[in-house]
Amino acid sequence: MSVLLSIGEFSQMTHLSVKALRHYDDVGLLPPVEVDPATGYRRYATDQVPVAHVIRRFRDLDMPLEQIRTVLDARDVADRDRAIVAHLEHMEENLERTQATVASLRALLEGSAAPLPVEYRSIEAIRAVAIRDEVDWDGTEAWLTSALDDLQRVLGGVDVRCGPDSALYSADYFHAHEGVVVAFVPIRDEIPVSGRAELIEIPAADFAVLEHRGAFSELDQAYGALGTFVAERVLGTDGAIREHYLTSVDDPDETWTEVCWPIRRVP
Amino acid sequence: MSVLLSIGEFSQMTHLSVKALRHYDDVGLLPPVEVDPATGYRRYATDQVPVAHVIRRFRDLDMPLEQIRTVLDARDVADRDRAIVAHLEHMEENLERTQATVASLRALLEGSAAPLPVEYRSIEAIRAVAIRDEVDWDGTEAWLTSALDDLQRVLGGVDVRCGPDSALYSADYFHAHEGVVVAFVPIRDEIPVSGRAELIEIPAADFAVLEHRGAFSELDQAYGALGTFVAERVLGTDGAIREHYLTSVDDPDETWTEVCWPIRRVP
DNA sequence: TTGCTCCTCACGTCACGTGAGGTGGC
DNA sequence: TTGCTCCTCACGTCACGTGAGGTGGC
Repeated sequence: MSVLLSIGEFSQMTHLSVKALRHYDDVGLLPPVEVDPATGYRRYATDQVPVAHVIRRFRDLDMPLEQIRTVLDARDVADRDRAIVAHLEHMEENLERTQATVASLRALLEGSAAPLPVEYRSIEAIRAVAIRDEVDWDGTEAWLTSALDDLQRVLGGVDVRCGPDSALYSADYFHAHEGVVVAFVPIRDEIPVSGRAELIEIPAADFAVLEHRGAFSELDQAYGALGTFVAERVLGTDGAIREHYLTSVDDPDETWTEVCWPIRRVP
Repeated sequence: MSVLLSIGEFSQMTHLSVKALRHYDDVGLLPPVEVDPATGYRRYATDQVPVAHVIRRFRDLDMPLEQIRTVLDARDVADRDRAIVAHLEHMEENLERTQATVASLRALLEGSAAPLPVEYRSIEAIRAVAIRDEVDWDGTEAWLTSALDDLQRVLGGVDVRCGPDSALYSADYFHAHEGVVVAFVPIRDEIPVSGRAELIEIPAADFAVLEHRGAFSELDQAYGALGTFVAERVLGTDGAIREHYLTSVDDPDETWTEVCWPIRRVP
């Protein structure tokens, strides 16, 4: 037995504003069980209250309305739960990132940054297995992980690798926060490729190089230092920026990134 | 010695998109040091890179541009640091709230909620010292704390209190997420008042009452249960919702909220 | 010289909030 | 009957993103 409620009563019981409730009706997220055809008055049922509570919590977590609807509409309960758990995990990652950002900001403002040591390097032309894609800024880390996994699978057990996991980033990728990225692994000999993977040749080039330890989101520090270094010495040139992802031999949990900024020529 | 950079170069060094940089120029948050009067080309200086890094981190924390500008413009470094620390503390509170919301959502979805025991209560007319204000939804907890503190100060050492810290919430407060809230403390005898405080008389009324333990943000559970209870029994009537804030005598850290939902008459 | 970078409008997006102006329900 | 609740537009907000259409720099 479910009793009918006016939008005002429903608002009090759910702690959602009347404007929000009308909006959720407009977009079909939480339509009232009944609308008076003459007056347009909305009538909600008491058993819609728990649904509204769930929506409110998802909104507190900034889940987009569209996604909330997908979650609520999932026919299969298992499907629904999977979607929810995925979002919760995503949120928890977000929490960690936020905490890291707070820490990073504190460090930045305390000005405790030591000047970073830039070095020059000439890199020979190399052959590589690669995966090339249009990548969105926020999806980069996930894309890169999956692409490098795929490449590792292509290599299989064959011992042809002759360099670390790497990637090339186009200028557009930085300017528009969406653009071509190429994940690659340098190889000694040609091997058969399949799926997304292809064989490419990367031309020789000179770089200013800086090693970065820490989170991806902190890489702007290295980029700022490198760009400044190169600009001050008028070494700038065109070409994609290259990153090498290195793992310590002693401790495989310790990883770092080498950022390689293309320059005219090593002075 | 600071070198000039094009917007594209600056974008790569700061990891801010070109569109974002133009926007930050438009709103005066991060204007380039130089704009070519003929072409409109923006030129940034290398020493603007660290500022951009700070802006990027604040944006990752969802600080509004206006507030970032205030922080960066603060003449006094102490002023600036105070503003930053305030925001960081705010963020850390947010983190905790988000974690609580995730937990709460999990509980809700697991449907582990036991039905909440509603009771009836007639409350006599009472005299009270009160503070009345238009309160915004998100500022409620802070406002309430400050108002109840003020009221405690008005009471001073005089032993006239005859009930717990309480508040009245208007319908508008729920419907529009902004409206009149009255914080009050019931008293036995009249006392002199000053400042925001006033003496009021609260008429007798009947209520459906439900006790809530836990966070403020979880109160919608109690409201949903009470509203449903009242609607099913057709007991609804007008009048502000009343909350009592109780503290355990044994453990002063343990607090809970009684939500009192006005009804016609105790059956 | 070519194409690449950069420019400025003008409009779109998302989740509501803000009035204006009006009608039904108790 | 009165005022209170509810209704529907239409537009605003915030921080950019999305083209369109065009010009300067190497």
